[in-house]
Amino acid sequence: MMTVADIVGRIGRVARWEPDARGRLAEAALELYAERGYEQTTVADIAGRAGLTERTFFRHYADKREVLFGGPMPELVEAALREAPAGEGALAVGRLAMLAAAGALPPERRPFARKRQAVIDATPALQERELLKLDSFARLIDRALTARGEEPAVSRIVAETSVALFKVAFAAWIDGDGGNDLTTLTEGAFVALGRVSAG
Amino acid sequence: MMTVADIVGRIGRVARWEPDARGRLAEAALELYAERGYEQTTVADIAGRAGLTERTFFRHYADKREVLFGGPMPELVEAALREAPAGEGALAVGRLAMLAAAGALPPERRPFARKRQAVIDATPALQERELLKLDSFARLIDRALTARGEEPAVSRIVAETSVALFKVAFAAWIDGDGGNDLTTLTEGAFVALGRVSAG
DNA sequence: AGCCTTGATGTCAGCAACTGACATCGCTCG
DNA sequence: CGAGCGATGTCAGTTGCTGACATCAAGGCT
Repeated sequence: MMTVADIVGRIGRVARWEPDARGRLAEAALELYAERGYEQTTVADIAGRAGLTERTFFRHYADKREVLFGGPMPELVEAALREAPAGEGALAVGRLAMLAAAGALPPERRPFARKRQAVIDATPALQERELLKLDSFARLIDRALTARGEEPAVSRIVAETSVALFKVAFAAWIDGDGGNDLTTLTEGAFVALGRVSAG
Repeated sequence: MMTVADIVGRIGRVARWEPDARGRLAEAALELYAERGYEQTTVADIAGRAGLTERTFFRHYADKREVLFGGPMPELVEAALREAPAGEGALAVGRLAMLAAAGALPPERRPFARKRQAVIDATPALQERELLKLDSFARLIDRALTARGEEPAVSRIVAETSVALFKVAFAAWIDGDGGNDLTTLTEGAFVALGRVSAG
């Protein structure tokens, strides 16, 4: 195969490999998972469509699930927690963290997110991974709040609750008509918590 | 091998197989996971310690993780949701469901639960499965609340929040000194939510 | 210019999780 | 007493995933 040279050749600068192997793998994986289902897709299939080998897939992603979870959300959450103003209360900090997460998914990413979510919703193995990622946000929030001097009990409740609300907002964003962006829905979930826990 | 006949022989009634293969597998698995770690344990190891073969393991449990999650909690949650009094508010129903879950773990099971949790906490693959099980509770609550006529938005928030609070209570039960039972801690988490979301 | 290190990739062998197909054989029921 | 059932065993095969080693263009060093 000389596809690399073929394609890049006419541009002038010859790169040794086609660029963005990671991205190509992620794209190929989502397509294949959507076309034939996660279990009916083999890692070799994905690598093949991306013009790579199975071994290379595992150099970029730890396993067959991880390829759908490569986004920048964790970094955004960490940054928000790092930069949260000192005066804020615990729940407000959790809210800021989740709003930062929501920032990773602007309206234009909704088509992609919906396709991806359809695959995840059809695949328990992928749901597990998604839940673990979300849970890791709770751990980040918990750690940050404890570091801020919050009581451990408050820390944990706020951390878990914040993520729970983000999950609700995200589901509403995916299921809705696109009229509200994820940030707005996330704020709404935090507001609604007050009503629910009061009523 | 004639161990079955050997052991059971002296009792009189000869059963064809040693009883409770499922339970033996679960026990063997927890022991081995605790001794050498989840990844260092092979399914053949587990089956061997239980006096069975690998193939039989997979007839009792769908995969290597599931063997730690065979408890009756889902049934208890379903029953609680089925029998929740008609007058109760949404959050109260979620609370009842989680209290039912707590009922599966009386104080005398705490040593077992702690050992099991230590294994889970050391193993991301098992954390994923645990989170999926908990998430399934949220889905049960959501469905029950919607069937009761709650608004979908309220339903989802209450479902996710209830499970979030149970997670907090469970962690406190495992980490604490055993002075409070899980039911009490679960009630406490629901009470604390009011304080946190107000303050 | 010529060499050398580097880094992304390829190749290959191997283990372990899981599955389908078929065999075994006490027990139970008619 | 024979037939069928059901839990288990045996075996072969696919696939996820890993370690060890090879390749080879790019970029820096002399």
